[in-house]
Amino acid sequence: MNNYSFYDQLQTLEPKKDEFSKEERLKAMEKPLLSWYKNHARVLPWRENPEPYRVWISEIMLQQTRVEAVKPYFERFMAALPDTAALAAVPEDRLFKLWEGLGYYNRARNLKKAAGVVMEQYGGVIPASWEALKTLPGIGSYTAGAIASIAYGIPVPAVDGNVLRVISRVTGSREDILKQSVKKQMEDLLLGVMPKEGAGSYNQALIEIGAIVCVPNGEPLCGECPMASVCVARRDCLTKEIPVKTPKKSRKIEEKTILILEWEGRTAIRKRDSSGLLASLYELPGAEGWLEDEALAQMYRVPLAAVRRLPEAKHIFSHVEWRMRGFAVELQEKPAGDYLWVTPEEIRETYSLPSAFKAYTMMIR
DNA sequence: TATCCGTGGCT
DNA sequence: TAGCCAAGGAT
Repeated sequence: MNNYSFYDQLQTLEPKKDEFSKEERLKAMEKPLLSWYKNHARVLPWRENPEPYRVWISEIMLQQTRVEAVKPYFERFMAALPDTAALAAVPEDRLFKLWEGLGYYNRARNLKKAAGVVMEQYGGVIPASWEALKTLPGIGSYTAGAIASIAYGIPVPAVDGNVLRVISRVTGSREDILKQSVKKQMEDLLLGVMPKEGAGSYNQALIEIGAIVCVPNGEPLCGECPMASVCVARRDCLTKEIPVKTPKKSRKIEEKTILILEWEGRTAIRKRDSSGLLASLYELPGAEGWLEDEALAQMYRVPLAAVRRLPEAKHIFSHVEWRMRGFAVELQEKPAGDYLWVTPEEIRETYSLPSAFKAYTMMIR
């Protein structure tokens, strides 16, 4: 006769309770991780010579942006503005031109602000402390940790999306990694276990393995992972479930009319508002909603034949989607309004028009 | 805590 | 195609 109840048997079928603490798992994977990084680290422009200014610029550019996209911008930026003094002194429009197409333009604005603070309050030397870095505009917890550890060897964590994913999987954490509280816990955890020497390599190794092996989209390459033997997600087949992320809010759709106003061989652009979406960048004039050619002809006092319909275009931001209809208008008189009348060459070389308008800016002649 | 802030590549 | 996502920070 069987002395075990059904529930006792069920107990034995449940996954074995984790016998290691998170700290123990992280300590166990440290050496294999560092060894892997030594052999697999990508050669990247900002790694060749990790001086503070270069690390700072690269880390800001890399925020929410792919390595391949950053590379050409980084080289051009360093050539144009080789040090903090040059950055602090650059005119805003020139700075935006260097940043054009990278997105999140507040990063560029904050970069210049922070450079001013470094010049005035730190004698031009980027501070070698996590706390001081964290106070600079555009530098948050992650970036302060990255600069402090990579440029100065200070043993502080640099927890980004990669690290959140990697550590969640290794430790089997089902916490929502989009919550700030979870990120803070992760930082505390890593601060306690990370090595005091070689903090820069340790942080970059975690990031690198997240980018190359423990990838977010599709199956992670566990067969190539030096941490596979200690990874809970790997052991329990949870790589699809971990990391947990709350679903994002759906995008708002906005209808817009975009205009190419032509007058005496030039085209009108104007500066956008200094706050909100694409703040302080230049744009083609236009209007909310979809206008008709008759309305435009009337508005600009031209015959209907002077209004040409352009193809429709769509641009998707993270939280808004523009559905655009475009018209070219051959003007007969100069309209009132705060316009700059420019040539294609000037747009190319001087004024920063974000990618959202690309479908129409490329039609300017 | 939730929302805003770009862009382009991948699936 | 449409959705997902990236070396986040500010408010």
